[in-house]
Amino acid sequence: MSAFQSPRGLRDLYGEAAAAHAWAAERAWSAALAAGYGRIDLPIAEESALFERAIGGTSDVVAKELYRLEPRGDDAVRLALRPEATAGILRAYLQHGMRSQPQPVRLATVTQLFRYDRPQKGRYRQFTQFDIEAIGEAGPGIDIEVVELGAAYLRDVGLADVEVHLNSVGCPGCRPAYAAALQAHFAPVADRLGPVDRTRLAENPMRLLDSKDPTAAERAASAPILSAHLCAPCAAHAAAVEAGLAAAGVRSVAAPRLVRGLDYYTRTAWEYLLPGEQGQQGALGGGGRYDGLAELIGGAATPAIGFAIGIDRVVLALEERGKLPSTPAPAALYVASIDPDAAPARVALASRLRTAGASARADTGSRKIGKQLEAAVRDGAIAAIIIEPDGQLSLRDLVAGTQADPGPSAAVIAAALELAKGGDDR
RNA sequence: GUGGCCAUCGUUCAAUGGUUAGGACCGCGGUUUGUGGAGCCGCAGAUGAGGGUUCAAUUCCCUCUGGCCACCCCA
Repeated sequence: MSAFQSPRGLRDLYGEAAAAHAWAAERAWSAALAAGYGRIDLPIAEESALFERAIGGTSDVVAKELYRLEPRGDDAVRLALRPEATAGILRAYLQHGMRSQPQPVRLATVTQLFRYDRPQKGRYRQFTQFDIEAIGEAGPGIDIEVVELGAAYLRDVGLADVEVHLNSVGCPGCRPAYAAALQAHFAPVADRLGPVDRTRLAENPMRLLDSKDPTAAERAASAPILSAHLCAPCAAHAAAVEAGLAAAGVRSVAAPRLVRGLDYYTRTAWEYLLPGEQGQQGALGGGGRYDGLAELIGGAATPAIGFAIGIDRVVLALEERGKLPSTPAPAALYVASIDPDAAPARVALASRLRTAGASARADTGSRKIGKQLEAAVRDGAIAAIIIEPDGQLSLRDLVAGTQADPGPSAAVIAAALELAKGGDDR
């Protein structure tokens, strides 16, 4: 064994896991592209201040989990590995003047993110998210589109029973009044709360709503509900989104106590949850509207909405349900030869087959023909092309176990290509 | 960041305070000279790292590293 192992929370993906992740990412890209979302590839690091400003300096993601890079040489600013994609996408939107494009601007990415967190199943320090953002439109129509897109993606990959938990977290206009109402509600039990919850009570009382502390949870059950405190425009927006989703065939569950962890959300907020799953594996993704974020990072006021879905968790959920798709390799040809030492000729012939459009590989060792054929079968090849001592070729169908008489190379290659082509349909 | 459980070949399981840590699967090779999946035979391959206790540690203790669970957070 090597003296090195992969660092904590950072893992290798290979074999079936790698194929499954690539497949889930592929489905994400095509879902996004089909809906008119353009691909955006962001740098892996941004100015730390972007995240600090956007996500909020007191959030765990920034306060504890940000990978800050050591400054070097002529770096004018401090950099950090991106812990999420939204801030970078909005930064790019502003930087490149995308407000001069037709609005909303629809952007999508599938990308690696980094958070210094304590690893667990379904929670890694490097993870992959499918992220979609629609920037520049304030009305509820785009909310419906974005929520539906995520649900449709999850249904497409085989997680049709995912629940959409939907809430509105209001706006800077109506949230303060609600926060005050919450503080009043929790005040009687304040001295029985833990230190963490007491801090929340003072600074961000909405977080108390999903506290696990028994006292807080019991009190939260009777807490005032945000939807009753929304201002008229927020209430109208929320109602329109809810009705629109129902009309679009997306079943959503009202989740009045749903509070998302990133501070920049306004109005529509939702999560994609797997019913029956405990812990973090059940949360496949979530999203929200963030109408104030553009201003927060120094741009013109720009409404926007987006979601992030964890590819790692999608794969995990499929794995646990035994629903990982098989990703069959294309029908391949395997080049063998009677002469154990004819590897160079085998490699050359395989190359010729590939040039002709087939999937082909050669046996590169110096082993007897029997071993070569055995390797071909384990390799999953559909047929073997055997180089005869006289230079002629034989085509052996490894599935049927039949073999034609040796013939001139051009004819046998043509037959092999035909066989491989048909093999894709088997 | 808090609490807890865990760590033996690539994988999955054994065993032990004292000779060469064992099996299965996988891999590689052989099975009498040019044809695959079975069988048989063989080969390779591990006690995560570092300390300590002991005549002797893979086994007991500590630290580190990594995994997992709950909390936290979130995807």
